Amino acid sequence: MPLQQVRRLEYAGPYVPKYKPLPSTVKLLYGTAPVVGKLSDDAEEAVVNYGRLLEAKNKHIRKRTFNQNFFNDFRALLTPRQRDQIREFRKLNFGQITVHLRRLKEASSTPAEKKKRKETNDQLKQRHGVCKKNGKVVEELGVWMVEPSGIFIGRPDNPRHGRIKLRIRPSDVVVNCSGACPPPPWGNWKAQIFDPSQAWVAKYTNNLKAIKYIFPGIDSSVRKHSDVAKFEVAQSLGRRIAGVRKTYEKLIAMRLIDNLGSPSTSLTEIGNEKGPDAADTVGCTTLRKEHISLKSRHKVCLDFKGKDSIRLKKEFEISLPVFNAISRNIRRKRERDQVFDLIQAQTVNKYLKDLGDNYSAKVFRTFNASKTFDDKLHMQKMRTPKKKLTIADKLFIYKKANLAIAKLCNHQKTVNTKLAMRALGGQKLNRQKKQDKLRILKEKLKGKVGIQKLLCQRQISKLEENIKELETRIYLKDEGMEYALGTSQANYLDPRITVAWCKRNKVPLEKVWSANQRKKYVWANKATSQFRF
DNA sequence: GAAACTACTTAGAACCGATTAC
DNA sequence: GTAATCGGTTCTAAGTAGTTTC
Repeated sequence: MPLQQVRRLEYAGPYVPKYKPLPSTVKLLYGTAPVVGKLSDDAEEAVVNYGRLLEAKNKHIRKRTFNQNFFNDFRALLTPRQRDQIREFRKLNFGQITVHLRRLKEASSTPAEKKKRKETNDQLKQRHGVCKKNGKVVEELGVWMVEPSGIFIGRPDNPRHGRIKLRIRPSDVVVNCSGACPPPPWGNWKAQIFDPSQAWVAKYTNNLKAIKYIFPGIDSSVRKHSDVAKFEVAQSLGRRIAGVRKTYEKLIAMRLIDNLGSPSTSLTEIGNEKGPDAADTVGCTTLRKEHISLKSRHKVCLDFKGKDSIRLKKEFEISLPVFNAISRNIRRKRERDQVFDLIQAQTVNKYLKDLGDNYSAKVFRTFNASKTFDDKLHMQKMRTPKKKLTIADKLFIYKKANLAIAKLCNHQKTVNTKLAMRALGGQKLNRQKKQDKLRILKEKLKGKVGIQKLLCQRQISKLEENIKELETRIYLKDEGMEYALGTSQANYLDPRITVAWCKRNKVPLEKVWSANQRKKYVWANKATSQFRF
C-alpha cells in the first residue's frame, strides 16, 4: 500500500489559547497577608493550576518532592520583592483561589453552559483539528490544540514531578504545512516549514524540554500505512523465526528478549540509556545484577521496574546454556552492575537488522503477542463443546484470549482493590439472582404452549445470554482485574486476527471493537476467515 | 563511537457520558 | 432519581530507534 506523495498540505495550525487573568479580587495570600505587587501571568497561572489539584484532592499534593519542585519553579517566576516575601511553601494560602475555582466550576456545569462549551470546541476542532492533503483529502488530526499549562505529574518515582509546565505560546510552535497559516493574534509562530517527508503537522518544545508533536489521527493514511508495515514485518519474522533463533545463540540478550520475557513488555523493552532526571526503570540491555536471581539450574527470577515504573516479578524456565551464560556473566559483578555491560540497545538492534527485513527488538513483541493470540483463538476452536455456541459464549473465549495476552505483556492498570472487590461481590450476587430467575422461568416453560411457550423461550435465551455476559465480566475481574486489555488491542494484536475470528465465528465486529478501533483498522477488513498470523 | 537530538510508538491515568442497580 | 459501575476516548508521559553532532 504505497503512500501517496503530499504536494500540498493545508492546515490552520493548532489552537493556542491565551491566558485569561484572575479577577483582581481573587488573590494568592502568604499566610494572611497579600503578596506584594502583582503576580506575573505565569506565576498566577501556576497557582491556579495548583489550586485545581487542591480542589480535586489530588494525591500528589501530599508528596514532599512534588511540593518542593513546584515551589522552586514558582519562586523562579516571582519578582525579587515577591521572592523576598515568599520563602516557605506551607505558608502559601490558596483559599481565595480554590473558592473562585469552585464557583467557576459550578457556573460552568449547567447543561446550557456545557452545550455552549461543546459548540465552541466543535467549531475550533473543525478549524484546527484537520488538514487537507493535495487540495482534496481531508484528514483528522490527533489533537486540535496545544497542551494546556499545568503541573508535571509523571509516573510514580519520576523525580521531576511537581515541576511547572508553562503555557505554550505561538512563538513555541513550528507548523509544517504549505500555503497560508496565519498565527493567532497574540503572537507569531516560531517557524513555518513544509517538509512532506515528516508525518507531524506541528511541534513545540515546552519549558521542561519535552518535544510535543501534533500528528494525523489514527485513521489517517500515514498511520494506517505504518500499522500495516508493522504487522507485515512481525509476520515476516514469524515465517523466519526458526532460522533466526538458530543464528542468535551467541547473543544471550536476545535469548532474554525472546525466551524469558516472551512479550512481557518490560523485559522486551530493549533498554535505552536514560538521563539522571528520569525514574530508575530498566529494559533488557540495562538490567542489573540486583534484578536477577538464579534459582535451580533451569530457573531464573527477575524482579525490576520497566516502562512507566511497572514492576515485573516473575520466574522463568530457561535452558542450561542460557543459565550458565548468565551465571558466568554476573559472577564477579556488584549488585548495581549491568548484566550485559558490553552491549547496548543499538548493539542488539544492529544485529537484528543484519538478519534482514527491518527487524528490531520491538518486532519480537508484536510477533509474540499476535502469534500467541492467533494460536489461542484457534486452540479454543478445537475445544468447542457439542452445544451450539451463542455470541456471548464466543465473546467469552475472545476476551479470555485477550486477557492471556495482557498478562503475557504485563499490561497493568491501577485498581482500587477495595472498590473492585465490592463490585465483584455485587456482580456475583447479581448472577445468582439471575440464575434463580432462570430456574423459575424454565419451570414455568413446562406448562406453556403455543405463543406463550415461544415468548417464554425467548425470555430464557435472553436471560441466558445476559448471564453469560455477566460471567465474562466476572471472569475478567476475578482473573485479571489489574490487567488492561486495551493496550495489546491498540498496539500488538494484528487486527486481521480479530477480523478473521469474527468472520469464522459469525460475530459482528462491533461486538469486539469500538467505533474508533473499527475506524483505525478498516484496512484489516479484507482478511478472510482463513487468515493465520 | 558516544551523546544528544528527533520522530514516532506505546502506555496507563484521567475523564466523561451511558448504562445498570437499587 | 441517584449512585455506582462500565466502557470508550482523550491526554500526555515514557519508551524505542534512527539520525546527527561532536
